[in-house]
Amino acid sequence: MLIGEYIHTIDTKNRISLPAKFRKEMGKSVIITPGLDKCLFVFTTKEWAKVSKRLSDSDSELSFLKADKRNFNRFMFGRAAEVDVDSIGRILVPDFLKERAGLSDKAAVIGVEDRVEIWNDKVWSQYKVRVEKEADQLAEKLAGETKI
Amino acid sequence: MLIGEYIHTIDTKNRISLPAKFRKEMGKSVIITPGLDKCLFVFTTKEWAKVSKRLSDSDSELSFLKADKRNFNRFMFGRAAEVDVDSIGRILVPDFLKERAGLSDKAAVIGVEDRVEIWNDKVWSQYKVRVEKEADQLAEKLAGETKI
DNA sequence: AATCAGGTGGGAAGAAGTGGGAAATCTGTG
DNA sequence: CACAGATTTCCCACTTCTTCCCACCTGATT
Repeated sequence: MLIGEYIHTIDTKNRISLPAKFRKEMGKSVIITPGLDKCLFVFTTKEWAKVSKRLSDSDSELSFLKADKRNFNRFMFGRAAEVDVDSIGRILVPDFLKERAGLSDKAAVIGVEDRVEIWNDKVWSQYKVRVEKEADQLAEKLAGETKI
Repeated sequence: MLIGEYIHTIDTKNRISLPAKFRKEMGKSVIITPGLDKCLFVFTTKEWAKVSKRLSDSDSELSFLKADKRNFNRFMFGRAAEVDVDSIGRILVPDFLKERAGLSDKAAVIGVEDRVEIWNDKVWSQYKVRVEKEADQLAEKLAGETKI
């Protein structure tokens, strides 16, 4: 299972190291896609096969006849990239994905159960603050309800 | 599987490079047709065989009225072209298709699972913006139950 | 303090993308 | 029917980008 948070640099060649602890699980090549909240998702090829299968429901219809499906597939596949992991565990982030996630030189690499997420480090820390506040509020609310 | 986005140039002779990552799968010749949403579809000969079979099956899943179906098939078949991939991975875009897709010197080449799409690069980036909202919803779905 | 592992940086070889010229083919005309 | 001009096809060359490999740095461990 992939867990933990790491701050790594994206170098001038758009390379970023996968944390050493993730490498064994990630294998020799991975799939990067745009994810939720302006981050990027990194899947193992195995996990990707599952995800794409689950999402592109395999009815017998030609995949391009329905507009919804075209839009969906273009998003799923057109904006994904299969990238190799180099000999020392780095991956290359394609320009169009780097741009989409607003990545600069420092990025947060997060293990989330069965995938890895890559965030702009500032956006990530803001996100954490926000979630934490919400958690506090949620706790307050829960406490309030149980009062009396 | 064909995935990813590449910006390539269409030169003065109407040639465009297929991304290196697509070449193995694309083979020595491909079928290029007018696509839906102002782009062009490029199929492998194998994939095209499937598509054309589906389109010509009398009991196909197409729920079109007959006249509609005839028209659609004329659209797909009548303006399809088989083009060779040259020795270094380029294809020649027929003038009438180039014109139809509004292609100028820069084009986006998109891998969409089992086909390739060619877009005017500006139209493609506009399209991306337009579906971004939908895309976020799709990402929600993609994140699924593993969401933070 | 030395060693080791993880992370970062950069140079060089190779591949990919682009452009253009020469050969081959086609077209229309004398 | 031959020929000139135009168009297409094939091939080669240049340039840029990518990939591979090695070296260095930093921090942790023994």
